[in-house]
Amino acid sequence: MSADPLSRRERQLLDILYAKGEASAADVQAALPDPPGYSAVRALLRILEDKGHARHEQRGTRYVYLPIVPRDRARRSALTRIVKTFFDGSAAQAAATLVDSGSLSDDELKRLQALIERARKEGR
Amino acid sequence: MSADPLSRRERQLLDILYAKGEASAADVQAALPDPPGYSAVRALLRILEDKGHARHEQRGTRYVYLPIVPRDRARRSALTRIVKTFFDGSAAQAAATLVDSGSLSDDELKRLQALIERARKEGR
DNA sequence: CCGATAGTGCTAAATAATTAGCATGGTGCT
DNA sequence: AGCACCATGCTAATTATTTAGCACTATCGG
Repeated sequence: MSADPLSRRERQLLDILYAKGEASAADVQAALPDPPGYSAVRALLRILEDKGHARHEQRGTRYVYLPIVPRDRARRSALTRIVKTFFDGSAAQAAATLVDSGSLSDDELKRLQALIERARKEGR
Repeated sequence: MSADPLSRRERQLLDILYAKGEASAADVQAALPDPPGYSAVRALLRILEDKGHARHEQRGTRYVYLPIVPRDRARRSALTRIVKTFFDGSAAQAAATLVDSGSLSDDELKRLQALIERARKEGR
């Protein structure tokens, strides 16, 4: 399925949909760095629909757009891509970089430890 | 500096440079999914240079292209982007997803534990 | 030394993306 | 009902990307 290459703007818009979960055309426009006109945004959204990356629901009088590929799956494939291009395919390296980023609270670190513990047990 | 938006192909080429470390025009072409003509590739590479994302070294008779932003930095900003758009800004979540991906060996998990241990100590 | 090969720069054509504008239809308020 | 508002669909123009082609230079082997 969809191995189609998104244009720059399309990617940008889709990312906003993922970041927000769902968004109206106006929301998307507001979230864009130097935002184009309103109808430009709408046109792009329609293209995303055509390509099968988004869909819309009628919410009252307006449309609200949502990604089609579930966030969870999109997450994984985004990570996979990064791991491949920047970490020679080593997920471990990537994880280490995240831990090293210093943005994790002690609590989060603790929970991560527990998770690893579990992974190690299952893994054997 | 460079907050310029790369086009689809440009991103693609730059990613290849990051994945390979360095590459000649021919290498890049070979690594591309449905590769365009050779001179198209060269033109793109020249554009990447203009925009300040790549540079070249003369290696014998041919050019070899390299990314300008060091891989380490590119890594982090790539991760940051993913974390923001797919994980609500939570690096911990992202790390957890990596660990859960099941692609880490026991050895890698062990080392990750040690790293977290250290992070926790420093963090206080 | 000379031809063949493999690289480069540049320019211009073709294709794709991005944008704005206009026409239309529904909703709600007075 | 009639008006103002806000949304949409579509189309066409502008602008950017992507591509191929040609002219030129250096290198290598016979």
